[in-house]
Amino acid sequence: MVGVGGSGVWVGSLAHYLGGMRVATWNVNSVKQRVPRLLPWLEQRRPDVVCLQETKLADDAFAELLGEPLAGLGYEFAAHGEGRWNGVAVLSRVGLADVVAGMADGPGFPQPEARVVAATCGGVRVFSVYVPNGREPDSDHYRYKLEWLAALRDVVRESGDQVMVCGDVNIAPADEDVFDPAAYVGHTHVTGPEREALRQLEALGLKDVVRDRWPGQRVFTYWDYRAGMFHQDLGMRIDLVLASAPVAARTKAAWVDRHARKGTGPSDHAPVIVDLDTAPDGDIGPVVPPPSAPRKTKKLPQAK
DNA sequence: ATGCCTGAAGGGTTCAGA
Repeated sequence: MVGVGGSGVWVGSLAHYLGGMRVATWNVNSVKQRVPRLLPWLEQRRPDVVCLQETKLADDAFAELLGEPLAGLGYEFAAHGEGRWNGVAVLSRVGLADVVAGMADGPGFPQPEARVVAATCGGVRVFSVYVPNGREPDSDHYRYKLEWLAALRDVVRESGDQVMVCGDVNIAPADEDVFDPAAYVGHTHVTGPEREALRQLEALGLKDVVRDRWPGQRVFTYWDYRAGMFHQDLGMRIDLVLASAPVAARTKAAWVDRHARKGTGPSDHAPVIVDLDTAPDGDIGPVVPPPSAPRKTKKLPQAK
């Protein structure tokens, strides 16, 4: 479902918007529980596009809960949820076109689940993804995870050259992306087939913009709620922003918003934030005014 | 304890998460 916030004057006209924009992804672990954290965070960080995962809310309930506050902040949204588990969404204030929920040929468990929604925002085809957990290596759910990733790759392959795949991929791309590789031996998120499936997705030409920005650094996006894992920085990097080369080349900043993991009632994941510069001259499409421009034209008093 | 927290559904507990 698609909701319309703000005046909506940019809808459609921003299909080729290539100005600077801030894109974020956040597994909120229940958007209903996270409202007291999400709304202030939107006001503080002011992302132009937000990919949410684990909304755990049906679409009508999402609209009921967030429709008004999001409109007040200038966001349109596309929510794809199922009530109890899973659920993804895209929020945008730089246009929200050609929304597609789910994957037509994607696998289910056994039925299709709400794990991906795509929309074109500011000239970029944005995918908000929540990759299946996998539960145990070689389990049915693990095989479902690998099949789901292959289906995602097939969809992304057909999505043009301005692409971002953002979300909780439930895979630590390399050993440096977990606090203790030895602790994960025999567990999901680090196995060879999972990492290979992720590599196959990236082989379409997608760049892991946070790792590229912070090579060799300790960067995590998820910390277990238990045993003070966050405060000891014992986490994993499983929430990624993957961008096609023309988009990745515009990266001005890429970081994990650890502040959002602190304090009262946080998600167990932190948001990932990526700032894109204006597209270089000569790139596709007309460049229209940035989203910070007034949304409504106010009639000024005319001198007589 | 091997799920140490957190959330959802639904019911007085169980499943899921990574």
